[in-house]
Amino acid sequence: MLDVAALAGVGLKTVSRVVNDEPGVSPALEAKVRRAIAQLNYRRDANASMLRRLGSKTQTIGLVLEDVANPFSSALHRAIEDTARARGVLVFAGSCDENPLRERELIGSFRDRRVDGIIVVPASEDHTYLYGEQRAGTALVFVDRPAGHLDADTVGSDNVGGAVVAVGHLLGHGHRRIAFLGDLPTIFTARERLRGYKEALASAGVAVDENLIRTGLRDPQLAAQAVKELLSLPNPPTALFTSQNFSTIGGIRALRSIGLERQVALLGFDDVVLADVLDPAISVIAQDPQALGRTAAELLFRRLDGDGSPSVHDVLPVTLIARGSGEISPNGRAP
Amino acid sequence: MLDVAALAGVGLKTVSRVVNDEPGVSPALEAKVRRAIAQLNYRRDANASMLRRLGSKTQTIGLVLEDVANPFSSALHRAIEDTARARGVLVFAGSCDENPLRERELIGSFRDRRVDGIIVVPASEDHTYLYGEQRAGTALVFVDRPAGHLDADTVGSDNVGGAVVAVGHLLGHGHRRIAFLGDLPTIFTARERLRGYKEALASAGVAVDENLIRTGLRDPQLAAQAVKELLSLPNPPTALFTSQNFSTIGGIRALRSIGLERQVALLGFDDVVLADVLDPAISVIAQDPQALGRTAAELLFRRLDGDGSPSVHDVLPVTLIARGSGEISPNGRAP
DNA sequence: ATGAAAGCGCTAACAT
DNA sequence: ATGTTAGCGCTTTCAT
Repeated sequence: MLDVAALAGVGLKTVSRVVNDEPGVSPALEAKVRRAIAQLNYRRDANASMLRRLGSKTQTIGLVLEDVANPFSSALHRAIEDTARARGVLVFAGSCDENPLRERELIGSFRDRRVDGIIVVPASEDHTYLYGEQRAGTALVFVDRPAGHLDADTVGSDNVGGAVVAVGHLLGHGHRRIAFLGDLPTIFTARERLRGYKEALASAGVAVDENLIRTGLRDPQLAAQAVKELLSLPNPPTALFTSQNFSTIGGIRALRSIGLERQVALLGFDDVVLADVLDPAISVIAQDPQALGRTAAELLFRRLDGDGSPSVHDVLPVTLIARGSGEISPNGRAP
Repeated sequence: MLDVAALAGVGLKTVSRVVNDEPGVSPALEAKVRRAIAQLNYRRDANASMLRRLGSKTQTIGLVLEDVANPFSSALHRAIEDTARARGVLVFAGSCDENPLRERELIGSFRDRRVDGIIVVPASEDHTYLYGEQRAGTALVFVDRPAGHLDADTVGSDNVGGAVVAVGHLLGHGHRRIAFLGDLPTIFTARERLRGYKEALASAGVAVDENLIRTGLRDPQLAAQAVKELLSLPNPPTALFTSQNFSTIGGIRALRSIGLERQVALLGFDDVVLADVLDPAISVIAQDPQALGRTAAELLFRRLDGDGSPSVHDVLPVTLIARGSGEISPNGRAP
């Protein structure tokens, strides 16, 4: 900036005024300064700028995802990016792979860079370590799962409701032996969906058979294996509620490999690419990751704009998409 | 940091030394300082730190993708994140949706934040605007597509080779009327794959029929429509080479909706989730986005470590995965 | 081994 | 309308 001032033959502050679109610069000088800026290919150092401009923002936010490469996370990421971009805010993103330690490390790095706010899909259960951060003015929004022991804004899907609808749908098609396939019980959404599953069975007067509940299925291979085991039980399930993406994919693979995809009903939580072209096409409870991300980002920015109202806990609805696989009846026939 | 010094009853520089693990601090003082740091929950401001430490790095890199939410981009992103994380480097990511203007804006924002390096999946054709940046010491790596009019490191897949293999495979199964479905011709990879398609036909002595070439298929709907049109030609193709993800998905949908998925061969460029469970399963030329990302990031960091050797242009191999759809013969029978 | 003073690139506050 | 000075949080340089 000093170079620009020298080349333009003006004072440092004049350059600063031009760069920041502050009033009080004559057109003549402004033109000179702009010419010098162009000639030197100058760009103001955002970090230095924000240093003196205390109490001001770095115009960056941090985003902690399970994995930037998984479709749910990346859809969330994109929606957040778009909302942030509209405000000239850049996004740091990181994956923590359900590792609480990594969550803390990431948030620590974000803090070192003085991000204005942080959006987290949390891996840990206890967020008291963020209390100071929050008090210091960093906006904090939790997505997909709630904060642990911390009063903070949260946006999530209606996991229990979605599971109730899913299982209710299968019950409505006559199923009584419905298996639950799910992720690690340490994950909030996995627990909630299991809760919905049990609630739906209970309200239909169907006893829960623990043999039909399989959790901890972190990848499609494990899920496929679990499905195969379930189907070789003496009294196998007639329907599968695959409560997460990997379970759904594993379930599909397993059913096809045994050739039972038309005999056993399958209903998944979360939509999957190409689910519509499979035969039978896959019925799902669809979340809306775009809406989750947008809502979370809007909430974050509202806080950054000074909204100090009590914390919000948004629950976004999910939708049942019936495509065929969830409408197979217990005798193995499509409706 | 001043607060920490005050609380610990030491000089500012002593705190700085402790924070930076510099030698020359007595264990007694160091303990005091560490206690004060813990008590105040202090974290050094990385931006301020890098300000004085001139010529030093911000430990951040920028990443310009087509869309953080598309599977190819996000796989790339993850591989880059992992490589960066191992070095304590944080990643800014942004989507430019094939918009050259947005590419420039993003890179401009990165520059404002003084990122150490930038990895780009370029949307524009002319990167001379980055010349100054590059000379100023910002490492620059292009992925998936080359730089335009700029001497810079590049990592990409073997697009021509992959297309030659794909079309050769279809020719080998007896096809002579092979359609090409592709993305916008403004996109480098789309052009390269078309070039491979034509080369393969030429070397087999098959004349190119321009009626069988459809480009500009930005989404599955457009691709599906194109396939339907192709199949209602008086002399329709017996095989489809869908040279990009969206084209493949659209092609699959179109074939199923007409009920021709067992009569018309389909071979896609880029793998798709669930391609293996479809019936017939989808044959593809698979790229390795993880390897692309890792290679690009390693190249970037090698440059940041001072490697000044001539620019590198890596071409990574692709693999044909035969699953069924690409092995249907012209008379519409599986082999 | 420790710290005071200067300065990184910039903006706030205060001149002129 | 323009420039000067101080200072943001930190590291460097140079004393002690």
